[in-house]
Amino acid sequence: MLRLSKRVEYGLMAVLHMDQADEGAWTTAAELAATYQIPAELLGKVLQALGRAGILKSAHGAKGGYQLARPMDELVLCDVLEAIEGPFRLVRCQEEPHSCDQYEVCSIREPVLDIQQQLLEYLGGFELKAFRLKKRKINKRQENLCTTN
Amino acid sequence: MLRLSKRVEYGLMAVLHMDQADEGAWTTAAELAATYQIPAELLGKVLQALGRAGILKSAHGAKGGYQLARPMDELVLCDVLEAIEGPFRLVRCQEEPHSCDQYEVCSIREPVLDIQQQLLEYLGGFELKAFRLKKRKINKRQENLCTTN
DNA sequence: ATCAATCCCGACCTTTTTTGTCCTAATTTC
DNA sequence: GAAATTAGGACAAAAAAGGTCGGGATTGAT
Repeated sequence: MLRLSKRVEYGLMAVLHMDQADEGAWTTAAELAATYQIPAELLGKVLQALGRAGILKSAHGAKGGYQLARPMDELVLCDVLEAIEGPFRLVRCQEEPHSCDQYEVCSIREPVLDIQQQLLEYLGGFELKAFRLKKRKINKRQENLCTTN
Repeated sequence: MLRLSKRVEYGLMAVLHMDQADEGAWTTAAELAATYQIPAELLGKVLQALGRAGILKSAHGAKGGYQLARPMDELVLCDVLEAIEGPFRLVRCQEEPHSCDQYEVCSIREPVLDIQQQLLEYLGGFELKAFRLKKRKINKRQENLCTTN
């Protein structure tokens, strides 16, 4: 269905939240869960995945929590996506050929892989800093209106 | 998981097959199912969906079957995708706001919708005729090699 | 040293989605 | 009328996603 998973949504909210937190502050999973009404254990796993991927730093113990390992400006949608769901694949046959009953007779594998490749590059263009800017978006709309007129 | 569904894969194979069939010939679901080892009833539904979307024409009865309603050159990936799965949506909250527990506190809705919009336009650029051309793809690879060197 | 807050992570359950099957029409050709 | 075919509803099975639970490890505070 080509839909963003809840886990990716949670991850995006978390990253955005930490971007807007005070410099050097630690955000806890519980705090995020409460703020965004996300099941805490599930959010925990998402944050762990982001940690393993090097997007977040984590600190154990009381006064611990998470913070961005790098500024959000250096992140793109795809980073969060792949951190949480693993490598982006439009089809499964790439890694598990025998999981597909049509593998031997498939007529679309190559072109689809081609598309996957292009899409992956395109996804690399969505910068997370765009999630920050509400004002610029309004400007953008006005620009669009102008070009449409 | 952002993966193409089996049904879309089947739809693509079917369209490609009919593109390569003789002009005006009718292809039956059973024939396609046998050729590509696809469960016949399921393929049937996919073809029906493509029919409803105006991508295929169908003919009942013996000697019936399916054929392209328009040349494949005029089709893009997105046409098949949306014919089979309905409108492309990265998130569900657009059509069913109350299906999302985070709706009221969501911090990413607008930017995600923005991305969805861009992605949709980008998907409109994948022409199905690219599925036909194996030779051009080889040339393309060589070009890439040249520019990389 | 203990305790509470916190991250880590595996096991598991539940719900939703996807995939596949079955069966019964309706339509067309012969 | 019989055979081949599309149309489509109902449902079962499998897979994926979403969510819960519980135990362990680490850290800071008392």
